Amino acid sequence: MFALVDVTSMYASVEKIYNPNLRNKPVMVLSNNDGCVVAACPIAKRLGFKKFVPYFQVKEEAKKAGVVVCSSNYELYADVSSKMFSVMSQFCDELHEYSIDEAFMRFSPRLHDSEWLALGYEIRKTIWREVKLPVGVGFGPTPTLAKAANHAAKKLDGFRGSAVINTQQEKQALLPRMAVADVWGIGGRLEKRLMAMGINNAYTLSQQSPAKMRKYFSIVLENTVRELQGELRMTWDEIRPAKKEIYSTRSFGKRVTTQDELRAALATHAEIATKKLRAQHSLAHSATFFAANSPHDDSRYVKQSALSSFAVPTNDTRHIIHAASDALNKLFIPGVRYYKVGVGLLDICDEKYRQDDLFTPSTDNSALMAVLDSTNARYGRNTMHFGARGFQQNFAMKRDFLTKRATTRWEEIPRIKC
DNA sequence: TCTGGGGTCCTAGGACCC
DNA sequence: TCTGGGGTCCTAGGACCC
Repeated sequence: MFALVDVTSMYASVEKIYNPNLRNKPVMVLSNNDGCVVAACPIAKRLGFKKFVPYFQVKEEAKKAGVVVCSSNYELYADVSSKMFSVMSQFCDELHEYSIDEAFMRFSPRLHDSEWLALGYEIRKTIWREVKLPVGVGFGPTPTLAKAANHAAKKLDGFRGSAVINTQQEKQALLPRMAVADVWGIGGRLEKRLMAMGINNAYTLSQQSPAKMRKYFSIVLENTVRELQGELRMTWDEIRPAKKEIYSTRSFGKRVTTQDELRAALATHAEIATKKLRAQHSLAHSATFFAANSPHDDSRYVKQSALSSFAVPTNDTRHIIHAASDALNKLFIPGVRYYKVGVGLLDICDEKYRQDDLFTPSTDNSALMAVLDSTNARYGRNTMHFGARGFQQNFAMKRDFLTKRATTRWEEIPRIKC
């Protein structure tokens, strides 16, 4: 049996943990640079505020409605998230963290559906007691059904946070009440095409012939249909396979116009992406670097990119930073007001295929990179970093409504007056 | 003052090669 | 009258997720 646990409006809920004054107020959290709304608590949602809308478009409305607006406080969310995952792992055989606010659990015992349901309430209660986060729990014999049950647990009347979709009766009772776009893997475009074929809820989708879905759409949709029918298509390892591409990109807090700033930003992204690459024990054969101005600015949209290939695949940050430096000449155009840059590591393979170049001295720097990673893990992110990144970052993201980093900064730990 | 997220996978089609 | 293929690499952009 699988379960999917996720947090109700995670970012907004975390803000309410450390600022009790917010608990009965509508709260919204913004993305990087205070660009878009990325979380709205249930109270804000009821007032009509939605996710992924540019903030400046709803700014006035939010002010009028008394919505409290916060910038993203990632340090805090990541810390609370890891606490929650450690609580969750006590309940299951295996846990796969799927994103900052949700995880799949795998169970080997065979229980009755009523017992699963009760376990769901137990998990909810425990997470509330230990971390003060509201979660929904959904159980199913496949990850796609667990995800659907989670949707039912949170959205359908009468469930209050826990649901099971296992038997035929449960499928018949719950799937017809779920829109086809709410199925995991069905986005806006597929929804349109499916609706045109008369497939307008999760149950009708589950009744389709897998072969037909493969013929008209793709193997991805075929697997979704089979999983809705209860056939396991995604092995446990496939829920989170090694990534084939790793990107680090960010928009600047303000426009950037100098080559030095661009270089420093690229080096920063090279560090972040390469660290992720090492964390999944992989090497990259090539890397892409890009820089662009804003498509929303008046000037012509400019996006430059440069690809570097490595004779020997690497996860050495220095190799990526060197390549970034070479790419800079192609990326930088004087006069362009850069809005966004990024680094992508491509053509990724497992590090067990590491092979030295026959004609140059050993390129295995894994010991050096291990020291870098373990130092930063022990003494904090960025304790040790590359000079190419510069020592003064003028392009830090805009976070005008940042709350206190209550669990990760000594000077911002909450004080209780007696 | 000015404002529009970040990440991954997949594929069509252009450019280039012989 | 009818006539030029097949392969690889790269990029841009679509689609999906949170």
